[in-house]
Amino acid sequence: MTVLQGRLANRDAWSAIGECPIEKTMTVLGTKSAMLIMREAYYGTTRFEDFWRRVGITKAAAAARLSDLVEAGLLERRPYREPGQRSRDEYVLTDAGTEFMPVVWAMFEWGRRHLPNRTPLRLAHRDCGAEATVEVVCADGHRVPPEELAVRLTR
Amino acid sequence: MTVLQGRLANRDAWSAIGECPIEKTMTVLGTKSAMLIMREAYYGTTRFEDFWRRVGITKAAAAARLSDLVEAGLLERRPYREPGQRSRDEYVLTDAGTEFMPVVWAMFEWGRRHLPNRTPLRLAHRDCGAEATVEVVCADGHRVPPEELAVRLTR
DNA sequence: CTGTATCCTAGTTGATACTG
DNA sequence: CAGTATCAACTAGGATACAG
Repeated sequence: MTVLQGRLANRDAWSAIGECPIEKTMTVLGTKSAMLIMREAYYGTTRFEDFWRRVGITKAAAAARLSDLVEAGLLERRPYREPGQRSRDEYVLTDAGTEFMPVVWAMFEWGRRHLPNRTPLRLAHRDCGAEATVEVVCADGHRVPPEELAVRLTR
Repeated sequence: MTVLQGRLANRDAWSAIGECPIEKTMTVLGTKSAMLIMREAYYGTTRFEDFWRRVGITKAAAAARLSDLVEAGLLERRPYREPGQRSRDEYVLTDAGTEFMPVVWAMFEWGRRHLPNRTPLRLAHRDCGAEATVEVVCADGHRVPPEELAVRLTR
C-alpha cells in the first residue's frame, strides 16, 4: 500500500497509475450549464422550459446539455402527457445523478465562503435543523481533515 | 425560513434569490486543467515543470491556469532559490485552496464509481485506515442523505 | 411547450518555437 | 528550469429564427 499524499516520489503524469477519474468527470460534466442543470434537477425542475429559464441559458444550450446528461446517466427522460397535448419528456435525476450532488454542493459551499456573493441560501440538515457542509468522511464515521486524507494505491 | 428542496413554488432564474455560488465557482475554476492542477498541488507538487508534466498539459496552459489560481487565491507564489540558480516561484496551496479539495475529491469519487475506469487509487483516512468518501454532513455530526438535505433561504 | 438550425464570439487546449 | 509567443482546432454559449 502506497500513500501518495504529501511529497511525491518519482511519478510522471497520471498515466503511470491509470486514468484519472477527476479528468473523466470534468470531460463529461465540466461545464457551467451542466452543473447548474444538476442543481435545478435536484431542486425538482423537470421540464425543458423551466431548465433554460431558471438556469438562465439558451434553449440550444439546455437541449445540448440535457442530452449530454441523459447520455451520461445522470438524468433520465420520462414521458408525460398534459391533457390535450402530445407526449413529451421530462428529465429526472437518476441515482447516479443524485450521487453527483456532493460535487455541486461542495462548489456551492466553496463559492459561498470564498467568492464575493450575497446568497441568502444555506445548506441544512432537514431533520435536525443544523447547517450542513460537504466533507470527506471515512467508513468509520470520522471526519477526515486534509492532513489525514490519504490517496492509496491498491492492488 | 423557506425550504427549496423538492418541487418549487414560483421562482424564475437564480437572479430572484441572488447570485449562485455554484456558477461563480465554475466561472473561476470550471476547467479541466484547473481541477487537475489542484489535484497535483494537493499531492505536493509545487514546481512549474512538475505541474505541466504530471497534469499532462502544455506549458502555456499550465502558466495560464497557475496564474488564474493564484489570482483566485487558491495557490500562492512562494520564491525559492536553487544553489547557483536565479530565484523562482513555487506554487503552494492556500487555505482557500485546501478548502476547495472536497470538490476535487467528490469528482474523483463520482468518476471512480460511475465512469469506466481502472484507477487503483482509493481515498482513505490515514489515521484509521478506513476508506473515505465525500458527503454532506451537518454541524451536529450526522450524515445528510439527499432526501434530508434542505437549501434554506435565510434572512 | 419542446425543441432544432444558424451565426457569432470567447475561452480552452495542443503543438511548436523561442527566451532568460 | 520557468516561462512567453503564436497558431490552429475545438467547444461552450448567447442571439435569433424557425418548426412540430
